[in-house]
Amino acid sequence: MKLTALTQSLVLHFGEMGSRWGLNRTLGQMYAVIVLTEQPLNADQISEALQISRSNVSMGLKELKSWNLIKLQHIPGDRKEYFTAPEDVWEIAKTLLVERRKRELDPTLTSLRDALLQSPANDDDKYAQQRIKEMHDLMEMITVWSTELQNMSSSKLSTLLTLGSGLSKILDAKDRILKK
Amino acid sequence: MKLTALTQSLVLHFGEMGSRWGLNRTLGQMYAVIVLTEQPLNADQISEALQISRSNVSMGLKELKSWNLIKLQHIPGDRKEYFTAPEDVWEIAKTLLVERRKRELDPTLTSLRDALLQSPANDDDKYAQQRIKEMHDLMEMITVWSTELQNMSSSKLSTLLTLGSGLSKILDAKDRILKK
DNA sequence: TATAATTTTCAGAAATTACTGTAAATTCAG
DNA sequence: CTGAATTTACAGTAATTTCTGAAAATTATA
Repeated sequence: MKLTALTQSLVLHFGEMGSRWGLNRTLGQMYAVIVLTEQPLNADQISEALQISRSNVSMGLKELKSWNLIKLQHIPGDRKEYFTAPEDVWEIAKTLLVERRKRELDPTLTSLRDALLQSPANDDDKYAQQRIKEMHDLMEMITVWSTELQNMSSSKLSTLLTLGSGLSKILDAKDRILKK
Repeated sequence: MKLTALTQSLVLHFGEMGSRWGLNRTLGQMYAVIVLTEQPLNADQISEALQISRSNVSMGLKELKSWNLIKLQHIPGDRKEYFTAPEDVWEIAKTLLVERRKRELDPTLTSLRDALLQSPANDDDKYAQQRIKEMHDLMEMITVWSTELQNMSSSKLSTLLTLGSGLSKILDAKDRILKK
């Protein structure tokens, strides 16, 4: 499979960004080509399009599956496995949010919780635990919030995001609203 | 400087998480020790506490500065440079949000914008541009939103985050509120 | 301005992470 | 059940990233 210049340039960009996104170069490139191609793709096509080994594609697909970023499809009469990305970009964004929370927040939350259960050995520890408590509470709030977003429909999410500067006003009015 | 068992264990954890957070192990450890220690720390103390070379600390501090995560302090009568983290964890969280946006979103937004300006060579390109447009619009919304958060006080942020399931209700009522 | 203290830079070394080819495992049609 | 097609695992290699020590640059004091 040959990529058009347009796709090619974005594939390269996603590759460069890959590592910043907690993936890696190949994973970024693979996802770009899957997202930007209308047809479902199989491993050989991806391997050819990105000029990487078949086995590398296999590992990458495994990883993308573990992120829930791709969907497996079977094409009648073909034994190969084909993959697509969700059609709705909001779906993709929500998945990324959830998966990153799992990887970036959850383990730390556990670790902070453990630290709070220790009895402080001295004043330094007391100070540390104070800060740990603050971090813990903040992260817990973010976790609850992200679960909330996760369960929100794309249209509602879109409303929320487009609120812009209306947000502050709404917050000021919130008590009044919630009483009803 | 010797770390207590409590601090030590969290330093190790932050080290492990470092790379997931777009930093790296050393940066994570350095930030943990700075955040958890009440007193401002100088490079030698950090170097000793984490058992890493003085030059590595220097590079790490440079990076943390570029992230706006630490504040330089001078102690009267001491020529060394001392560093602390912001006292308010919300401040830290906001900074992380902003800096990650700069690194993870902004470059891609530019790249997507460029891609939209190209004229599509064929139907595949047309499809690709459609998806690119969706990604672009989504990322732009997230950008605006994050700017909004950035300018919000900690207390308002806290209100927003603790809303929990009240969020949906509020969104339903938003039109009514914003009219006033 | 000279010198001592401190920080920064940077080339090479060490450690980590990613990639490939081969071989093993799995799946499926007949 | 057999064997061809396909996917996966994994050891070794390649590439990248991180870390160190030494030297250069900067800063502050006398």
